[in-house]
This record gives sequence, structure tokens and C-alpha cells, in this order.
Amino acid sequence: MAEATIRDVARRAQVSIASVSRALNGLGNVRQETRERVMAAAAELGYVPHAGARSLSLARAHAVGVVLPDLHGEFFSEFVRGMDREASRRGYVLLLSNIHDESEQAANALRAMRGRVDGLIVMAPHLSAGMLQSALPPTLPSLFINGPEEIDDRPTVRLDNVAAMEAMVAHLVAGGRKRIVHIAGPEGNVDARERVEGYRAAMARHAPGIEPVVLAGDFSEEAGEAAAHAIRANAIACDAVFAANDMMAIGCLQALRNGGADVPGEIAVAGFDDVPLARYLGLTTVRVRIAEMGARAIERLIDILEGGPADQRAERHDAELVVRGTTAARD
Amino acid sequence: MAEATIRDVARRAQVSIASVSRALNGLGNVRQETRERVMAAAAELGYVPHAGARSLSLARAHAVGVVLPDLHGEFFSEFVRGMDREASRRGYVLLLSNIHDESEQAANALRAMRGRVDGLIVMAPHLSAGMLQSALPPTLPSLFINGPEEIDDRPTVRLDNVAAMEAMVAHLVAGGRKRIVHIAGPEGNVDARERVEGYRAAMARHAPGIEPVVLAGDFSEEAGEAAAHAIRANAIACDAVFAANDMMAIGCLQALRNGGADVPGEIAVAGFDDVPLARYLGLTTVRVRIAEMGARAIERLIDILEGGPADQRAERHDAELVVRGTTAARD
DNA sequence: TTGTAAGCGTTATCAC
DNA sequence: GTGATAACGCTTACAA
Repeated sequence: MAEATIRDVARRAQVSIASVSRALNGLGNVRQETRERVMAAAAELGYVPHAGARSLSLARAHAVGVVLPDLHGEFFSEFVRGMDREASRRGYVLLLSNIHDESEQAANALRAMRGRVDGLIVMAPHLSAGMLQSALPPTLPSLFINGPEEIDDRPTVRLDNVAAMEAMVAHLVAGGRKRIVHIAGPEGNVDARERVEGYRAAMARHAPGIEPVVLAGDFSEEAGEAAAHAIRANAIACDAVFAANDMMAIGCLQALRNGGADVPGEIAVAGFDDVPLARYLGLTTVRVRIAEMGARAIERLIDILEGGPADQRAERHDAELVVRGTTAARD
Repeated sequence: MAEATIRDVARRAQVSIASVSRALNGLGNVRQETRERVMAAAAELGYVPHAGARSLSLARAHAVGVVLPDLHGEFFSEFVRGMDREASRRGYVLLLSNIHDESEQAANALRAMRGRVDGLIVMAPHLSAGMLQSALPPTLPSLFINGPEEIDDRPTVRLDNVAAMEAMVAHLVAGGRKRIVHIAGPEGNVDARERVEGYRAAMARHAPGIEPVVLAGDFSEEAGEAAAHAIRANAIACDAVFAANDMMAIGCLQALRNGGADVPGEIAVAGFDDVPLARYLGLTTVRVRIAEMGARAIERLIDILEGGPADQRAERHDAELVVRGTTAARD
């Protein structure tokens, strides 16, 4: 009743298991007739090679581990889809693991990968470099997506946050707005940090003399609302709000409008991510081609696994400015 | 440079590999002092057991394969999150595989699972029973989510589409609307089919004498728009549209309103899924607790794997009616 | 309590 | 060309 093994095929084809292996793997040194007998026997038994045994013998699992934080919505599905597409194209399988925090659980999840995968894709904008360094099997090839900048001896794929911020600020300034407020993402998040920096740099460049204003946030819609209230209550003089993600931008947008503000007449609002909702609300934002980043990460990792040239480049992927109604130029 | 193996630990602790295995796995018959020596050696070497070898020896991979169609948005991420949570709680790992169609690729993806996983979760509302039966390793325990009804000898977790349709139709009728049109999902999709049936049954029950009207659709926003145009152009007499999913409902809603119709005054609109957008548009819909279904599927599958009682029940999960503005009762 | 050795299902290195 | 057989890293009788 158990699945047929290579032995069963050998017995049925009246050859040794060595010949079965050779025939099935298409090695040259097998007589045509032998090969056919093996193929027939395998087909009759419905034989499928045991991937576990295979990988133990070959010391290659043809699997890559994917370690992710709690992602939501399109972002997660697109990312996984991009990786899955490329992985299966190259004959690899994906082992998925969500990591919620820096707990012992996280370290366990990483350990559980040992002996199952040939390499790791790690997306962990919220994990510290120290934790990663200590919990990652040192000999396991791994590629970081938007990982901590301190880890610079490993290959990475990173979103070019700075360029994206620059583009958006330039767009706002071109529309006649210079008093731009930034709502930041959570502390400790790499993307959030880079966006603040990018914002400051872009302001220095495009709106010299204007003091940058950064309001604290945590990527939640409520944080956006709170920011809107702060702006109104403290009478922060501004003609644009650029949030570190769409949900905050949306929360802010709604709160501003509910408070009677005219968007975009009086104040512009922009976000980051291009969630589906952004399109419906006409929110100007930045689109991340996350499926493409995922596919590229897998591609590079597998290239490394299959002995390509040493690759520890920090590859940056451009985001795309998506201009909609909430930042329409005034007049 | 390679990762430490059990032999290295044994050598360093001056014991046999058998003792290392026993100590590490917490078996009773190990002297306290030996156990400590082993633990120390393992820690010093940063030893992590090789999951592949372990599973070959144990004939258990502590992994489950998850086979999914192209899912989008929250649905996918919530589903995977629910499964991941439960799986990691029970010490299992998830192997993910997207299946796009009935091609050879799909069969390969299924085969690639052999020898890597102990069981399979299959969500395939678009795959035929025949294809599944033939490509699935017959001895691999598997649980279907919203699978074809013909496969009734395997455990399944299914959304109770019929009950959901019934609840929504009852809600619409209670609001004074009986001429309810249904926009269907793609042919060949199990959920779509069940929703049509549920719709018909509910109409027969709550709006006897009224002829059910089913418009063809494919789950896309455009299909919803097309349905709206068909309703206007052909002057289909109706006071409610109930689409098989939110995207079609949204497309229909927008097209109706753009065409000058008063929703909900003149005509109500309802969807299915409760995508994030639905909340923003005030769309009445049906919420699927997909994370819960995923977790439950994993739970049952692992119970089976770990020798629980034979379980081939078809478990149905209730969806939740979410009433919003687009179906407000008239007057 | 501990060690030796067989076995899990493959691939690869040898002889023949 | 083909068949024994030793790995791969682990668990687990069975002996000691």
C-alpha cells in the first residue's frame, strides 16, 4: 500500500536499482531496451521519486525557504506569486514561514529550515541585524529583501525608497506645494526609516529653506487620522501630506475631508504602496512592483545556489510614481 | 565549514551518536551527566538537526503541502496566515505551490510534493475531480478546501455557500426587495456553482413566484459593469443585484450609479467576500472567515496525520452577513 | 545506561 | 551496460 520505491521498479523491470536511477535520470549509459523496461515499470507502478531521499543523497533539496513578516493584502499575495512563478520555473519548491516578532519562535522557524532548503529568502524589515545574524544558519545561502542595511555582506534586493521619496516630493513641489509633512512608519522598520531619510533629502533638495516636519506613525489608518488631527489642532502650516504608506494616507485623507479640509485644493495627500483602495479613492501614491522583486530575489538566489559567480550585490528596485487626484496641482 | 552533524556532536561529547540522538530528543534513558555533555557540545557547535535526514528516518516530514489557485488580496494572505499559525503551533512547516490550470505543470507540482510532505491541503475550485484524482498521490492524506463535490471520500472544509446565499436573499427580501438578480461567477468554479444553486433555492423559498434571473460573469469588475449595462439596456425589472463576489458587485454598483440609478433607493447591490474595498464603498456583502478555515483545515489534516480517528467529514463553515449601506431598506 | 548497526530511498563510485 | 555497495544524517532495535 505504501508508495512504490526505486526497488519496486527495479524488481519489476528485472534490473538493478542503479540502472533504474540511471534510466529515470536520463543518464547516457543505459541500453535503450533497459531504459524502456524501466520506464514501463515505473509507469505501471505510478512511481514518483521520493524527494526527501533524493535530497539527502544529492545534498540539494531543490527548495528555498521564504521567511516573511505579517504582510497584508495584495502585497503578500503578489510577492509570493512572483516568487512561486520563478521558483517553479527553475524546478524549486517554496517553503513558507511567517515570522511575527523576535521571539524564540522566530529563531525556531529559521532552524526548522535546516536540511529542508538550499537557501533562504528573508524579508524582515522589522528584525534586528543581530537577531538575524545569530539565528541564521551561517552556511545557508540567503538573500535579504529590504533587510537591515548593516548586513552588507549578503546579497539583497531592496526597494529604492530614497528615489521614490525624491520623485514624490519633486512631483508635489512641481504642483506648487513645498510645505510637505511626512507621516512616518514604525520605528525599527527599515523601509520606514529610509523613507524618512529620503523625505529629508528630497526636501533639502527641492524645498530648501523649508523645515521638514515628520509626524510619528505606525502604518495604521488610525495613525493617519491622528496625524490629520495633529495638523489641524496645532495649525501646522502645510499644503501637502506625504505618508509612508497608503493606509496612513487614507486615514489622513478621510479625517482631513471630514474636518472640512479641501483635498487637493487646500492640501494634497500622497501615500506609498498603491493598495487597491488607493485607486478608488484617487490617492496619489507610489507603486511597488513586488511580484517582480520576489521573482528577481528567487532568480538571484538560485543562481547563487547553482554556482553562479559570487553575488552579494545590493540590488535596488525602482518604484513607480502613480499620480491621481489627491495631488492635483493648484490652479 | 559544513554544518555540524550528529557525529560531530558525538565526537565532541565523547559519546555515541545514539546517545546524542536520545539526549537531544529527550528520551528518558540517558544519564543526566551524559545529557548535559551532549547539550553543551551541541550548543558549542551550533548544531541543528538535519530535517531531511530526520524525516527520511522517521518517515515523517513534519511538513504539509498547500496547493492553491491564483488567489488575490486579503483572501490569499489571510488564508496562508491562518494555516501558517496553526501549522507552526503544531510543529509543522508549510510547502506552498500555486497551480494555475490543469496543465502538466499542475501534475508536476503535485508530484514534487512526494517525499517532502506528510499531507496536502488542496484548494482548487477550478480543477476537475478527474484531474485531481489522477494526479494526487493516492496514499498521501489530503484535505480539500471548497473542492469538487464529487470527491466525497476525502475530508473537506467547505464554505457554506448555500446558507450564505440564503441569508443574503432573506435580508434583501426583508428589506422589501424580491426581484433579485444574481451575477454568477465563472463556469467550472465550484463556489460559483454553489452560489447559483443557493440563490435559486433561496429565491424559491423567499420570493416564490418570482422568476430567478442569473447573469453570466467571471468574478471580474468588468463583468459587474457589463451586468449593470445589461440590466439597464434590457430593462430587466429588478430591485436588487446580488453578485457572486465583491468585485463584480463593485463594478455593477459603479456602473449603475454612473448610469444615474439610485442605489440603494431604486436598486440594492450586494456582493460576496468582504474585500477591504467593500467597507469603503459601504457595500453589503458576505464575509468569509478564511483564516479560520485555513487553520481548521490544517488542524484536521494534522490530526489525521498523527493518527486521530478516521475523519472524512465534509465540514461546512458559515459565512457572516455584513450589512451596509447598499442594501438599506426602502422607505 | 550506552554503543553497534540496520535501515529510511536515493545517487554515485566502483568493479565487472 | 550493468550491478553491488557505500554514502547522505538521522532514529531505533538489539546487544552489551
